[in-house]
This record gives sequence, structure tokens and C-alpha cells, in this order.
Amino acid sequence: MRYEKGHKESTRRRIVETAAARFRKDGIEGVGVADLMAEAGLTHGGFYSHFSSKEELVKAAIDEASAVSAIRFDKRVEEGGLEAWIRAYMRGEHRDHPEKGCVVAALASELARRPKEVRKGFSVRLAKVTASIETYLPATLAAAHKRKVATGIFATLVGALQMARAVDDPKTSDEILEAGIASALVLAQTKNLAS
Amino acid sequence: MRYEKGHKESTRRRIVETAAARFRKDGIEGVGVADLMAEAGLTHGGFYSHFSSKEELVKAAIDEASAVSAIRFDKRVEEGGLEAWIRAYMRGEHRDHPEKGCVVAALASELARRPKEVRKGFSVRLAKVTASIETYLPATLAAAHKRKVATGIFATLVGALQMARAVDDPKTSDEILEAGIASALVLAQTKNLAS
DNA sequence: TGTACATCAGTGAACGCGCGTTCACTGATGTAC
DNA sequence: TGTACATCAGTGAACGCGCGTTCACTGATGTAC
Repeated sequence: MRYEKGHKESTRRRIVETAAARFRKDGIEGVGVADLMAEAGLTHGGFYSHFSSKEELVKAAIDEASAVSAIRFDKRVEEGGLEAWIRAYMRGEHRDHPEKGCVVAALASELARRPKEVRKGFSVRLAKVTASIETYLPATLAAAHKRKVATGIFATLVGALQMARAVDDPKTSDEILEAGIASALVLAQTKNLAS
Repeated sequence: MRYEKGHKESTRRRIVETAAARFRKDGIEGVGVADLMAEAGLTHGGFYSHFSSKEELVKAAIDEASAVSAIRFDKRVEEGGLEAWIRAYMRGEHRDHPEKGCVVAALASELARRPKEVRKGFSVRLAKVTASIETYLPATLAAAHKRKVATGIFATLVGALQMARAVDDPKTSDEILEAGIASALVLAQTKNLAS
């Protein structure tokens, strides 16, 4: 072989990482295979020796982005607790750089239209993030209620980040981020749930 | 003129309404002009006597969908209060029919990538919905805090609905809707905010 | 050690297709005389 | 009242373009003898 061992694997990883960033920045349908390959320093023809279709890359890219997010979440929460993660998630930097950020906030509405296989990987990761959040909630909450609140916290952050990105006025956008922090913190301190 | 007065206006409205539904269902980039015109019972060539570009239709369709949502919100909240609206928003029927539902949940992540003019109309509507929610929050909340909580409630619903749509398992999806209701209700009953 | 051959990641031209957009045209009706 | 003409919403063929995908090819290297 003319390339050293592991060369193909590292090329594949480079394509997946490029795609994970570009999909979050420009949307899945907003990025073409040729465009992506050029950004990875390759020509488009070679794409199909790595993936059988664009959809297969979509799945790999979402899995990759989810995994990286999960690792970053765990690290942040270990260092500073749930509140530090909430504040980090709602930072202006996160809003302004979707390509490096949460894949749920960047692609949720597009993800709903993808084939089941793509959504499967996403679901698994979502469950893990929610489970992690649960462990940081007040002990007074019943187990079943912890799950609900954890899901609610994540939903609040995802919704707020998306709204902050979609709004046209920077001041309003900043206010939405602040509102997201305040609301997520209220949920994080919930002592018990009705019913 | 060979068509009765107001004919063109009603055709235009029909195109906008068709677009408002299809964009929410299949995404803005997932629906073509020809496809849309056929669904409205027309041929694609006539499109440009109504709109100067697809982007102009996108703006009109989002304004239309936002206006209809706002009216439905006001009606629901007048009838049954904030809790009734929260429960209606988080219904399985809403999750399963994005084409008739909230435009924010259906398109938020795509909207962030649209030109400023499109986002402008969206921002105005978002502010109105938030202002409406505010009026139903506990009087013990300071005015500035009402805004934050109202934004947080809407963010929670939007995020939860999107997650419920993206997840691959129906049971998990139902649980997310329940979590969205519980969390939004916690926020709706917040008596005061720290700081 | 030197030559012939096999390997295979990556190349780049070409494919059919659907996109947004343009434009010369149609034909039913209202208006002018 | 009857004929000639103007109007203009809607038609449908055609445009250039970029998409995802295919495929014959390249050329640097490892292996066989």
C-alpha cells in the first residue's frame, strides 16, 4: 500500500469532523458533498470509498458531534456543577458558534425529518445527557420527577439558544440567553413536582 | 380583466398558506417552488407575478404562520388560561402535525440562517407571544423577571416539542411532552427570581 | 539487489435530476367605439 | 347591439446551475520472484 497504515481511517475521521462542523453551521441540506470534501482537502470523487451515501455521513457526523458534546458536558459539570454548565451553554460564544456547539440546538428541527436510523443515534445521546443532569438535581425530587425536570432543563436551554440565534436584534438575543439561564436555574432548584 | 376583482389577491393568499404549511412540514429548503405551486393548483411559471423570489415567499409564509399561531394562542389562553395553552402546545397532535403548528418549533434552527429581513418578522411575533405570556404570571414577580420567565416558558415548550419530534421512540417522545408540561408549569408558578 | 506486478486511496470528468428563475405566449374577459 | 382591441393572471418550455452519485483512471508504494 502506498499510504501508511491508518491513513484511510484518519481521512475518514477528518471528513466526519468537517461535516459535523459544517452541518451545524449551515444545515444538513445547506452543505454539499463536493464542498465538504474540498474543505477536508480532497476531491469529491473519493467520498464514496468512505461512505455509501451522504445520509451515512450525516449519521456519522451527528454521532460524532453528540459524542464530543457529551464529553464536554461531563467535564464542565464535574468542574463547576450544573449551574456552571447552564451558564456555559447559554454563553454568547455558544450562540455565535453553532459549528462548535450543541448538535441538538443546531439541528433539532431538521433532525425530525431524517430517517429513523439517524434519529436513533441522536436519541441515545439525548438520553445520556438527561441522565447526567438528573444526578445533579435536589435529592428531595422523586426519581421519576428528576427525569422530567432534567428533560425540562435541557429543553429550556435548547429552545432559548435557538431563539437567541433566530432573533434579529442583538440586545433581544442577549436577553433571551439571560432568560434561559434564569429559567433553567429555577428548574434546577425545583424541590418537588405536583401530581 | 378576465378574472373577478380580488382574484389575484386570493391566489396569492392560497400560495402563502400552502407554503406556510409545507415549510413547517418539510423545511424551507425541502420544498420547491414548482412543487408548492402545483399544490396550490397552479403551474410554476406564474409564481413570479406574485413574488420576486422564493425568499420573499418565505418571509410572507413565516409572517402568515406566526400571525395564525398568535391568534390561536390568544384564543386558547383567554378560554383556559396559561396552563391550558401549555397543555395544548405539548399535545401529541401538535407534535405529529408541524404543518399546522408553531412556526418557531418547526423552523427555529433554519430561521437562524435566513436573511435579516425574514428574521425581523419572526422577532416581532416572538416578542408579542412573550408579552402575552407575561400577563398571566404571578403578580409577585417583578416586571423584568416576568419577561425572563415568560421567555423561559416559551423556550421550554419549543425545545421540548422539537426533541419530542426528533427522538425515534414514541414512548420517549411522550415522556418528553410530559416533561415539557411539568417544567413549563413550574416556571409559570415561579413566585420570584434570585438576583 | 533489481525488475515486474498488484494494490487501492484519491482524482476528475461525466451522469441524470431538480432547483430557482425567465420569458414568449394564451385566452377569457372588460372596454372603446 | 356588435365588433376590435387591450388587459393580465396563468401557462409551459427553456435557461444555467449545483446537487448526489458513478466510474475509468492515476501513481506511489509494498510484495513476489
